[in-house]
Amino acid sequence: MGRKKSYVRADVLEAARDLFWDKGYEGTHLQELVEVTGVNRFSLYAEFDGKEGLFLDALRLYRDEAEEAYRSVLLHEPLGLPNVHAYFDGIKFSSDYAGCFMINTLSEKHVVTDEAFSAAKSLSLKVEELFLQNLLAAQAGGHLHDRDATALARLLGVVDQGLAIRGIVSPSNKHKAQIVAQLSFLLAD
Amino acid sequence: MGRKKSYVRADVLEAARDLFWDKGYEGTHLQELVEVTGVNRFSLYAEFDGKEGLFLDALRLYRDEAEEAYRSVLLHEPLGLPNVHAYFDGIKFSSDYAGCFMINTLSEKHVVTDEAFSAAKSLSLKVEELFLQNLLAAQAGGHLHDRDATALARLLGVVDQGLAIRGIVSPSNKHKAQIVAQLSFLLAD
DNA sequence: GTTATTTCTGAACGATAGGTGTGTTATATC
DNA sequence: GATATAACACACCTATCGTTCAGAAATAAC
Repeated sequence: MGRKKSYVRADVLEAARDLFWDKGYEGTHLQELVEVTGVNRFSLYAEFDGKEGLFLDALRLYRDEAEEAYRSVLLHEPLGLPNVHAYFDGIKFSSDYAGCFMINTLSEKHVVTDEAFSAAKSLSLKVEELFLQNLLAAQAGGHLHDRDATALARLLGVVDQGLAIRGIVSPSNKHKAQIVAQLSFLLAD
Repeated sequence: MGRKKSYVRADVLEAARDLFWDKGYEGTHLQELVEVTGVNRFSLYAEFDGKEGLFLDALRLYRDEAEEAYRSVLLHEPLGLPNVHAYFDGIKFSSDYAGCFMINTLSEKHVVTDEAFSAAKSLSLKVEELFLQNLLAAQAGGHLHDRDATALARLLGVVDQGLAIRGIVSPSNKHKAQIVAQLSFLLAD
């Protein structure tokens, strides 16, 4: 019994995520969240736990979706270098690309809660691990002989994060293609 | 004639830069700037042009100093691959590393003024250009045969930016050393 | 010392921040 | 339809935001 909610929690979270993604935690004001989500301040407070809680939930939504996107490419069987190339080839910048929400949050380290910062960190580490699995599979297949797979996986993670930054500066998919093409020299046997 | 200023402009700018660097534009409040610089609100307004002007000046200070640091390594004669390796080998993370102020500002794209965003962008492009000069010199010396030097320079810029992000997540200089060691495979002939 | 000029101090400005209380409206159960 | 319950709308709270003003303090020229 009681009145029905006039919003769908998942939709609200998506809208909030997009706004936080664009403007960051401090740069996003509750009034804007009300306008974007169509949900009143009070209801936002009741459903989530204020601005902090909403931010954290939005961040986790992004993280979970992003992680799933990474997994769908980087856990494709059989594991190996083609997965790595497929991942980097698959990156696409839109003209209004706002960077990676996780990275934006890492930049706001001293502004967001520790919980939010940790959530943002976790994706970075997960991605490195996914790269590593493919590199180890490649080595098992006779490639990348005597290479430090862990360090290489971390470098790939670094490149991934760097691409997200460069996409803000210049969301050129042509440049991106030329850049990731250079990775074949890094991953040659 | 008139009263003397009780502060040194350059010192104020340094303190402001450090705070903005840590907290970002929106995350930094005027009251904190007053406390950190030791200069009253009114004087901050008279000397700079409000929060926006102070941010822009602090950003340009960082950019100019950073650019000089890049140039001192990457324009070392003779140009070539050793400069590139020297640059990446020379990166050091402190335990409280707050990332690169320029990158943090790029992440705040939709929060800062266009002028500030442009200033942040300019460093990225300059760094790519410096890498390129060294790669072209290497090619002139018979290295990196038939490689796309422009794309490779951009990749090195991407790695540089990615390292700055990774430094926030894990300011481990040991990891960093292992990661940049992998670059020798990318820059092999 | 007097005066003109500049900076500094501290308070106050209006606006808006995030957060909350109150009463109204809608729904589910009986 | 009556009633209990949950979510709604809207106004209001205090705190603080960036900004500014009026007067005190300090300095340089005369």
